[in-house]
Formats: sequence, structure tokens, C-alpha cells
Amino acid sequence: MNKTASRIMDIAESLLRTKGFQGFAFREIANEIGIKSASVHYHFATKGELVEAILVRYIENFEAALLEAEQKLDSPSDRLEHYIKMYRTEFMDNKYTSLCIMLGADIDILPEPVVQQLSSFYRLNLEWISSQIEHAPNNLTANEIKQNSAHIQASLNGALMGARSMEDAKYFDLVVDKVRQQYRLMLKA
Amino acid sequence: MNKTASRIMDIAESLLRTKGFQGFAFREIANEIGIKSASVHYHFATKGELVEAILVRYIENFEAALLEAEQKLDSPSDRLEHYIKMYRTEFMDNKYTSLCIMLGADIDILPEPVVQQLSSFYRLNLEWISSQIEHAPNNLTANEIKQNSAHIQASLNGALMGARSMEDAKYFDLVVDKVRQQYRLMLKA
DNA sequence: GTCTATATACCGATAGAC
DNA sequence: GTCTATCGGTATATAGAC
Repeated sequence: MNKTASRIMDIAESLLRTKGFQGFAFREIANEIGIKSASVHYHFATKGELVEAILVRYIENFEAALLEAEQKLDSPSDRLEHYIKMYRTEFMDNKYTSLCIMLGADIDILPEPVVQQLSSFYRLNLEWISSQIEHAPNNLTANEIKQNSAHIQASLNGALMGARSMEDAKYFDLVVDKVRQQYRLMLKA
Repeated sequence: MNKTASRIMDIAESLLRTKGFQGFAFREIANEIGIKSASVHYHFATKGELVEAILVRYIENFEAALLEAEQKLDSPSDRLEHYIKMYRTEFMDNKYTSLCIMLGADIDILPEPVVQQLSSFYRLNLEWISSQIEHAPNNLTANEIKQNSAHIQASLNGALMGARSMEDAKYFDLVVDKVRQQYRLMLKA
């Protein structure tokens, strides 16, 4: 991948995270790099293609991190703990922003391919969480696994949302600590 | 309140919910009503003022509904059940949109007064949930009350977010059913 | 790959007539 | 309270020179 192209993606992702799909402009990206907006169009023909590339890259990195966590850590409990830490680190390192929350909010104006990618990213996460809790000692039913996974995911996303909306990182930690208590209880029961 | 003004607010809220702060335009509102954008400016001088008015009205209606639920229903459990139904109804009636999620996403570009209103709305909700669970039979500590309230709130918001992002209402119901199980357990313990 | 220049469109907001 | 007209700015995207 071209160096300028990835530079464009970095800046665009940062703008996308804070200001949303309509809140970032080719001109702004170009200015930051020191080129012209026409040159940005050379690398990414349309805004939709740029956002799609950003999300695809994001998902690739995320999947790699999940795989690494699975190889490095043995217990589901440790893996979920690591999963939560990833969530927190990314959120804090990016000024209280989340790419997927922003894209979810903007879903009605996003190009169809991006909507599809976003949806599959959610499902990817659900399946990963499910695979961690499916061997819980209390023999959860398939529907209970699905439900608990969705609940964990929703709690984390809601924790991000609330922390961002109230500009209060403690909210995130408070909620996440409760999530932690619950899956520990579930995995030990 | 003027009839045209409230009509403007209705349309603007709908556009705000689906397309966000930068996604709606005075012209679009005006076209829908059959007036010109300059006339919209007569009622609301700036875009920021319009959004603020929409949020203030939203919070007023929401508070009234909470008060009504408190008067009509006796048990915390019934009240929380009603609270969840309000969440669901509003979400479904508005094409998988949530005003507060959209404003939370757009927080970095919103006028300061709107940011303050949004933050106080979150706190209002937290306090209401807390007041329902604080008399749980198992004598929760102050911090546990705070934590459980935040967790319930975050789960509901995350449920909205996921359902919107995957365009799947079942996700919302699945998560919410888990939330329901948990507070019932908590209130009966 | 980057540039200049431009097409085409939209936006928020204001001035002033009616 | 609504209108016309407009200012000054923004945006995405493209054509063609270098």
C-alpha cells in the first residue's frame, strides 16, 4: 500500500471518528498532508471508497488482534479481559471516539458497501465473544450464548457512548467493571 | 408555542435523527413545510438554537413520561419494565433512530449548550434508574446502585446502537431481555 | 502523483420589501 | 411571518497540464 494513501487514511479516520461522515472533507485531509484535494482523489476516487478502505483496514487489524489474543491467552476469562482492554485503549487513545459508533450513527447516509462491512464487523465480534463463553461450566444453551454475547457487546458499546456523551471516562470503567463481574460469574458457575 | 415553529422542530428532529447535525438543512425543512429557508431562520436564528430547542422539548416530554410512570406504577420492577418499553417504542416508531445516540456521536461539532443538555439528560436518566433500584432488598451500596444504573443504561443504549448498525430489531429485544432478567433478579434477591 | 482550474452543487445566515 | 435576493463560504468530483 502506498505511503500517501495510508497517510490519507490515517487522517481521514481521525476526522471520521470525531466529526462523522459529513464532517470531514478532502480539502482538510489534503491540507494536513500538504497536498491538494485533487491529489487525494487520485488515491481514493470517492468519499465512500475512502471510508470503505478505512473500515476494511480497521477490521483486518481488529481480527489480527483477536487472533493474537486467542493464541497468547488460554482461558476465556483472560481473553475477555484482554478484549475489554483493547476496547478501552482504543477509545482512550482516540479522544473518546469509536469508529463503529460513528459509522452506526451515520448509517442512513453511508454507501451500501460500508453498511455491509459494519454489519459484518458486529457479527464478527459477536461470534468471537460467543466462542469464548460457549464452554462455560454451566452448559449454556445456544440461545443463552447468543444473548450473553450480545449483552456484553451492547454494554461495552453503551459504555463508550455514555462516556463520550458525558465526557466522563469513569462511566466507561464503571460499566465495564460490572460486565467483568458478570462474565466471571458466568464462567465460574 | 407557534404552530410553524413546532412543525419546524418536528421535521428537523426527524432529519437530525437519521442524518445527524450536518445532515439536515434549513432548505430541506422549509421545502417540506412549503416555505422558504429564510422563514425558518425567522423562527430559529441559528442551527444550534434549533437543535437546542429540539433537545429541550425532548427532555421535557421524557421527564413528564417518567413522572407519569412513577405515579401510575407502584413497583420498581414495573416501572423499569415501562421504562424499557418507552425506549423500544420510541426507537421503533422512529425508524431505528435515537436522538441521543445521534447527538452523542456528533458531540464534537455541537454547540456547547446542546452538549450540556445532552449530558444532563444522561444524568437525569441515571438518577431515575437509581431511584428505582435503591430500595432493592439486598441493600446495595451507593456505588453498587450507581454501577447497576449505569450498566442498565449502557446496555439499553448499546442495544439501540447494535440494532441500528445491523438493521436488526431482534438484537435489541435479545439484549433487553437479558437486562430485564438481571434487574428482576436484583430486585428480588 | 501532484498540480491548477473549474464545474456544479449545497450550505447558513442576513438585508430589506411586502 | 413570509418573501426575494444575495453574500460568502463550503463541498465532491473531474479535466487536463506537468
